[in-house]
Amino acid sequence: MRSSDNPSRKATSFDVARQAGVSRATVSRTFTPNASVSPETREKVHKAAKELGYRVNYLARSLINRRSDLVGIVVAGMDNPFRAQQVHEIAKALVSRNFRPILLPADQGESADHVMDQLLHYNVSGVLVTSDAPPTELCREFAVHGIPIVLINKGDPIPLVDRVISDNATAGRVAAETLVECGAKQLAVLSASHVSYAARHREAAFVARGMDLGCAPRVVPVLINDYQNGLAAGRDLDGIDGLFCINDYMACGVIDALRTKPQDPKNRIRLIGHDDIGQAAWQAYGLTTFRQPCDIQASQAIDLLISRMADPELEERTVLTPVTLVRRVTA
Amino acid sequence: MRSSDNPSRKATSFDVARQAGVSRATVSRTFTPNASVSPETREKVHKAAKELGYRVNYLARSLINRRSDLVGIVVAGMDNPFRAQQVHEIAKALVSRNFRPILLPADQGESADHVMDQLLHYNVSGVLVTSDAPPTELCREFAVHGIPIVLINKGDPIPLVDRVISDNATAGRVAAETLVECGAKQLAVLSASHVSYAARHREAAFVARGMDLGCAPRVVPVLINDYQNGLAAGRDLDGIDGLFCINDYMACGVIDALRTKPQDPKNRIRLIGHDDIGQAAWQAYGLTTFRQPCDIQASQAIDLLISRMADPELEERTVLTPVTLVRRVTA
DNA sequence: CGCCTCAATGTACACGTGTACATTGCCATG
DNA sequence: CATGGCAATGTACACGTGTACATTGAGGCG
Repeated sequence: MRSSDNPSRKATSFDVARQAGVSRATVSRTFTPNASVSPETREKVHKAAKELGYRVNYLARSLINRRSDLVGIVVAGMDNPFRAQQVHEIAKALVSRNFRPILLPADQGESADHVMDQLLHYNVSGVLVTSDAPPTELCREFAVHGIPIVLINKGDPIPLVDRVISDNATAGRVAAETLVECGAKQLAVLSASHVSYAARHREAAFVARGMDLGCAPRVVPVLINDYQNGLAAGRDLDGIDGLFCINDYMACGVIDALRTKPQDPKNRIRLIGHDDIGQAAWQAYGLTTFRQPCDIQASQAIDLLISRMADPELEERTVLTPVTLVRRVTA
Repeated sequence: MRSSDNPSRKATSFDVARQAGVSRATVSRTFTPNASVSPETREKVHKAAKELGYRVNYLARSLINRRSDLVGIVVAGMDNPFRAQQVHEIAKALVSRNFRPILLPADQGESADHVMDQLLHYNVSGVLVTSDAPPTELCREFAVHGIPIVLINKGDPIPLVDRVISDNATAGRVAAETLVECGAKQLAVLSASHVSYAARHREAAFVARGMDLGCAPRVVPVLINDYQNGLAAGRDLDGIDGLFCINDYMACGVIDALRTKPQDPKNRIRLIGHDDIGQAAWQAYGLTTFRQPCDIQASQAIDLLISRMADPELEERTVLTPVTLVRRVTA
């Protein structure tokens, strides 16, 4: 009389076994792929399970399986529409592969340590990080426990930590080339490179290629890569006719600033962003930008997770995802 | 020799007990509030735990505690910036109260049943729903298991299901009044009322108040409340000088459509949106709109969850959260 | 000193599940 | 018919934890 017939308690495999007239092990086997159960008993068990509203308790299962199929998503800066889309795609991809995403917002700037620590209590099967990269120390602790971490477009190499990174070098290079093709001569790049790995690399590639082409770009630093900083920077911009914004979120601010500024029509500023957020395609912006394939990145990240779950000792890997230039009206 | 000294396995309370020279029960008590442990043993246990990198396994604990502190978030339409913000606020609020949000994207239109079914396997402590309301059938199944569901701004009353809803009636009423105050005479409301509970109620209140004021509003139906539909509808708009958009996401589309349209300057369209998404404050839009306090809604929703966890038999409740009109340039 | 109280700790069971091992019975093959 | 193989099922243990109950010992009080 372990599980009583108290209807408010969830039915257990014990209850189903009794109802179906089989042993508990057989019930368990019925819900385990590739287990040996005769068709008619399987039928009986399914019927009993349905009647009792039984569901396998994955948390109990995780104890013996040693895998919870929970995967942490650590994210900061969800006000950036690109981040929101990224989270959405990652969550969808995880669910479609039978993982459950457990969402951990890390306030921007603030360290994600405390939040990631919680994940260790939940026996997560892995962690996807799109906020700032966690400190090496913490990463090693995860590695010791055999919990894979994948960084998405963040951070320099860390031992045993895989990364999916966008092709920032190509983006920076093509941005410079495209702006020059459009006739720009005075290049600049807008980026908060100290807070973002991606920004650093896009900026560097842009500057390098710009110099190759004979137009040494000016680097305009900002505090954060957001709309407000784009707006403010856009107002101060001067003597520039080709601008690369490290992301679209900021580029929208720049466009809004330029809109209210007296423009020299024969010398308007060409503008290129990055991410292809929804707003870039809005009629008010028509922003030329680089599309990052969020869905593919998510999918790749999960592939990395899975393969490292199988073999935690793997050398760390880096997957490069391509960017494609989407030309609209700003360049 | 249950837990061997295999370093790749996580340390268990057993290991900590051995290291600290106490029983396993004492270790458990050390990590349980209000349990009786002498200060010096507590110290010993903490030391041993730190050395071994021990963390309580919440999943194992949930078996005996009957509460996992996992809370499901079911959400659809994350492309709408308001939804993204909502998810962010909910996740933050949950984490700050020591719950873990498990994010379940429900593809818009598609039923969330399958996705919510998964939650039953994870013994969630509750579910927050911001997508379409789940069918009564499914809700009752959750109720039977004592799992609280809270709907946020969605759905008509369901037995035993609490709701947090925005003051849609006031929004609709004040929208009509404000537009008329601004001098509008030909009112209209843009809304996909068949897919959204909130839209239905805002629309109804707007129409009712408009008629009171002697300007019977025209109802312009759309398929979905998104940017694209706003854009398309905005192009066809005619003979209108005061428009209430059921949400900002759509209103941005309308503004973009109007921007490229030949405007009659002495009779421009006054426009009011709803949600106060980030873009509403962008310079390109300056949208007058109603602010929904996401953070308060999230907090209230969790309060409802907690109180119903304590007493699942409670009569269903509805919490109304206020809206405040934010006046910018469109009205 | 004898007795009672109470804080501190250990023992043992429960939570719901997967699976190694043993057992059963059927069927084919010699 | 005897035997071996194999599918199907049951038994028993393990996963990591919380806690009721029993036990111990120290201290207060008559």
